[in-house]
Amino acid sequence: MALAHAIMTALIEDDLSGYELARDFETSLGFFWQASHQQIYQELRKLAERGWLNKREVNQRGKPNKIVYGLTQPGREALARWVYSSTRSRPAKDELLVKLYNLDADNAAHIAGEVTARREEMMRRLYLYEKIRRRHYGSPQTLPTRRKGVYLALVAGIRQGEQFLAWCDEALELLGSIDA
Amino acid sequence: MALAHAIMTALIEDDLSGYELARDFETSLGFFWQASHQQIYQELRKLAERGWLNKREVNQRGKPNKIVYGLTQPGREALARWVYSSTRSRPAKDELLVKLYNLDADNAAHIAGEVTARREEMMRRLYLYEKIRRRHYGSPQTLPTRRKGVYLALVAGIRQGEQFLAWCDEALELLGSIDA
DNA sequence: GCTTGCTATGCAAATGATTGCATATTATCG
DNA sequence: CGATAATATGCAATCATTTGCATAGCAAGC
Repeated sequence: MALAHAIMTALIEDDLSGYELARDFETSLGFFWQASHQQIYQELRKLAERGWLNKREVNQRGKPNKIVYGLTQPGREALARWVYSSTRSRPAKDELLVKLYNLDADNAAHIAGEVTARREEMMRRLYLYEKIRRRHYGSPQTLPTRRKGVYLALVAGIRQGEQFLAWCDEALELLGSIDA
Repeated sequence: MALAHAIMTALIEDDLSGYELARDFETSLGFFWQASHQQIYQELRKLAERGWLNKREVNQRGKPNKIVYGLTQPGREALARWVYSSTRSRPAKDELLVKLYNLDADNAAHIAGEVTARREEMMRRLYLYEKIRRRHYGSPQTLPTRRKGVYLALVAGIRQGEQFLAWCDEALELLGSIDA
């Protein structure tokens, strides 16, 4: 039930609608836990039924109405308990690495192309991360406690991304040396 | 259908039984694509029905008989085609990073404990990786093409692991500075 | 007025993955 | 002989996730 807790985590400081949550899950928290809007809407309904979230409809001008969800006290308590539960880490499943096991002279160029594409995607992501870090997490020591945690997650993403770029370069070099 | 292709990939050089595959998936290829034995047995049956794998029962001494699967020619062709298909990267879902968003003075010690546990787990994994690298991938330039790909996947695992260790240290330092 | 695009929510079906069983063979140790 | 552990395969139920579709409000531009 980790998606439920990821959603509740996203609602710690702000009440959000399903649409807004889905957008946030494309950045920010979504870097560590991705979910589609279908999943999110469904989970929101379940969480509201369980009493962990409350919902209210908000009329908007120039846009369709939205349903905004917020953490209830039982929700906050459940979330706090969850932090102490045992974590199972679901490691990344990466088709690209599996494809590398199938490397041969024919497909080397194609695989190099995929590595290049992933490298560029990661560059864009890192750019975003760095922007957030500079803007909000300049001096981590002085942050309030919870923000220190968010900072650490962000740093994990940045470090991982930088490492990935370096790996891409190494991979492209070796792949480039394969005769077609 | 990536599990299917991961399994076929594992069968490129050797014919294996479901049990052996499940064991290999705990190391090696399994670092980039995990699967339980239930999933593997089911997928093997489907792949055999589709004609991408053949199966034969092997009598053993001192052990129960096993069913060994091997790639058929159509299977090899399907696998080769798959390499050219578009890759969707399913990024890691990490509960620990979500938990960090919930950091407070009360749970900081618990979270630090989880980081420490993960650090030790990664140390063990890296030890394994390095052993494999030293034994089989000492001079990557001279490897046959396919092994170069496997080497790159291994290096990705090693680099990622080393980065994770560094992050754990940074995290533990910051977490340690939080007053309970 | 029509199309396009963003905002906003949702259902239904299929696939993928986990969890909890169930069973059987053989070796080893006490 | 009985217990334990490793080998070996599988079913059934549930949960998680993806895919494809459906609908609708409102704005902006043509």
